[in-house]
Amino acid sequence: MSRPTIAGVARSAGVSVASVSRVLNGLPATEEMVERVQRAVQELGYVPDARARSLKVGRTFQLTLAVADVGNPVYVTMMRAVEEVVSAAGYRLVVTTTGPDVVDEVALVRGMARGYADGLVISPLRVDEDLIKSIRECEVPVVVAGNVPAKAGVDTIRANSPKGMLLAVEHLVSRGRTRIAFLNGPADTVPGTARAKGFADALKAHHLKSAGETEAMDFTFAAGRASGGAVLRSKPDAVIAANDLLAVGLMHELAAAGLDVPGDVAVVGMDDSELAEQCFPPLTSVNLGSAERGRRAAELLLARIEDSSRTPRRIVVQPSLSVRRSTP
Amino acid sequence: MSRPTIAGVARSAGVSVASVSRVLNGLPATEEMVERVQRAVQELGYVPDARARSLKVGRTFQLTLAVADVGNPVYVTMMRAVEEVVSAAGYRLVVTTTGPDVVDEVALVRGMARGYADGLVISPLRVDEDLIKSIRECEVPVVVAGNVPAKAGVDTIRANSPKGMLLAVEHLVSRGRTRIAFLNGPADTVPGTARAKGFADALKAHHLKSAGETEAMDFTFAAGRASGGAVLRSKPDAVIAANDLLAVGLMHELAAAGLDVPGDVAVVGMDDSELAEQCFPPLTSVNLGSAERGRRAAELLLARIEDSSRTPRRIVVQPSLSVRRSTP
DNA sequence: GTCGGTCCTGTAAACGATTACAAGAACGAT
DNA sequence: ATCGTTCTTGTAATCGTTTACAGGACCGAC
Repeated sequence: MSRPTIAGVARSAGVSVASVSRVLNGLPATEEMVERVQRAVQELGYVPDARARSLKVGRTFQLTLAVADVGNPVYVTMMRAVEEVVSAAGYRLVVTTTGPDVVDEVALVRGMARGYADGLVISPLRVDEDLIKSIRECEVPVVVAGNVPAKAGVDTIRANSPKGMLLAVEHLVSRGRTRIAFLNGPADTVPGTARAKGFADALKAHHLKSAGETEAMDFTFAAGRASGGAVLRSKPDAVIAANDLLAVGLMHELAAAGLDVPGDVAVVGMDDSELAEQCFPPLTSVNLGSAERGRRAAELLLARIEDSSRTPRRIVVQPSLSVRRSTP
Repeated sequence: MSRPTIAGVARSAGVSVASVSRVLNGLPATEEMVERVQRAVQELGYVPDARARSLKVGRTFQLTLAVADVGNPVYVTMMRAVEEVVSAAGYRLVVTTTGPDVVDEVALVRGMARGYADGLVISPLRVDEDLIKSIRECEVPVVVAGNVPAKAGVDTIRANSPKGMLLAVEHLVSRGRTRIAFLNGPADTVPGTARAKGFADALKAHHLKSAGETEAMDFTFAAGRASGGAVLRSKPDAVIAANDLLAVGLMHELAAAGLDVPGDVAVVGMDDSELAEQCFPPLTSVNLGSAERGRRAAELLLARIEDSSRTPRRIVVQPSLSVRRSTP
């Protein structure tokens, strides 16, 4: 006893398949027709087949979210926001991990041509010409959550890390700190380069010299710990980390070295993830709006699916600073 | 200029559509045939349509993972593990949030009949007869990550919380703590009931009396903080929390109350999430194997898709204790 | 030379829905 | 009574694949 099809419903209701389809899709029909079809549907437990429907209407009602690592808290926040918007709009969410390589990202974007989803939100860790080309040529709408050149002509949504850096530096300066160091993740990534530049500019704006810059192997807690020694070498009185995981990793090293946070060294993270609130001492962190970015990326994608001819938008989410006890 | 179809490729290669399909699926064909088809595919940039393929072969090469909240770290760990296994097997992962209500879970399971995915891993927060019935009747294979009765006749994979509780209590007792309190999440959830029972049994096994049990509103950090006062009322010298988020929330309250961890109060969490390592002091936590559960759930599902007649397995993942500095 | 068997390829029928089009019913206006 | 309009319903084509089946080529064996 396999699943009933629309033909079975039609037979059981004594009407045509077209009528069944129409009733199911809310097109005009007589009271009696609706009644008969619904009864047959009930009786047989009919559920329309998504595969057949997709083929015919050319849409799957699925959207893809591609991130480098589903475990990173900042992506988790984004994902949760995207999922919320997307499912409220009646779409399902396909989550894909691209890994850190740009070639995998390109393969993913190209693969969208298979039509298994109606759109893509991608947050690329690394960007090159190939990727931009593949995005521009992609068969389905793409929204980039991250930094790609305007000439790519694609909807983008990104954080304003320079501004965020400025907030962090301003805050530290206002608290009397002047020997500010920077703990970055890999500099060859999109956020890595953006934040390095932002840090340099922010210091310049305050006529300060950098108290040292360290490049961690990765944007992870473990990498943050591993870099602790290098960061401390220059005896900073404050450290800004490129994300919360690095900041927390560093704080563990500071504690191990017998240094007080914020007494001896103030620490500022970025992303304002839940970890910032949960760690100890709670971490002052630059909120780069990851939830908002996720939400708006999803909205942008839905809007473009509705109207593919609208001119590409480039949205920048403004940062704010969540001050907690890791700074004086 | 819309996407080329298999018919276009066939025309361009001067062969039949069947031959193109065969070459693409690696069925036997002459050298020359393969050559011609591949050239045409290259030339036109042909990519097969997943929707049409799904309809014909009756499989989508997608699997669904349903959890209550994609933001909860324990689900994130599971999801990452599931994603890894699933994508290695050539499947895509659809992630769905069910919310805390069992009716939504039932609706989800029923909805699988639409055939948009070939299988489902569900981790239900609450279980009732309806849910079990819907799972048993589901059109596609289902693996439950959680606790459902054996009579449901479905593949399950679950943690052994009683054993985990025993590990936690043993550890605390061996460190000389005897006034052990328990901070639970909502008791009407699957993990909530399991852990409450586990705690009671573990104490009994050590001939101890409970130093108080508190039920937090939710399995969250905020709920853990909010319950801090209630937990302390009975002056315990150790607290076991039903998950890491609750434990960390509690630790913040302890710090605010001027109590030292582990000096005054030892704290043990459950799940051994990354947060346990990252918080301060690092949290002793019962590893309930969420990554392994995710991995094995995915493997179980893939195996059942291969062979739908195999007898249902019920796998229990054994816990271990990660001792860190929140206990003496 | 004929017959079988083995390969390879092509034709056409699915898969299960949606939808353009046509046909029929009902109705009011003339 | 006839015609035209509107509204509802049914027939059949279609989406882009896969695959059962049949036809033809080729080969070796008798």
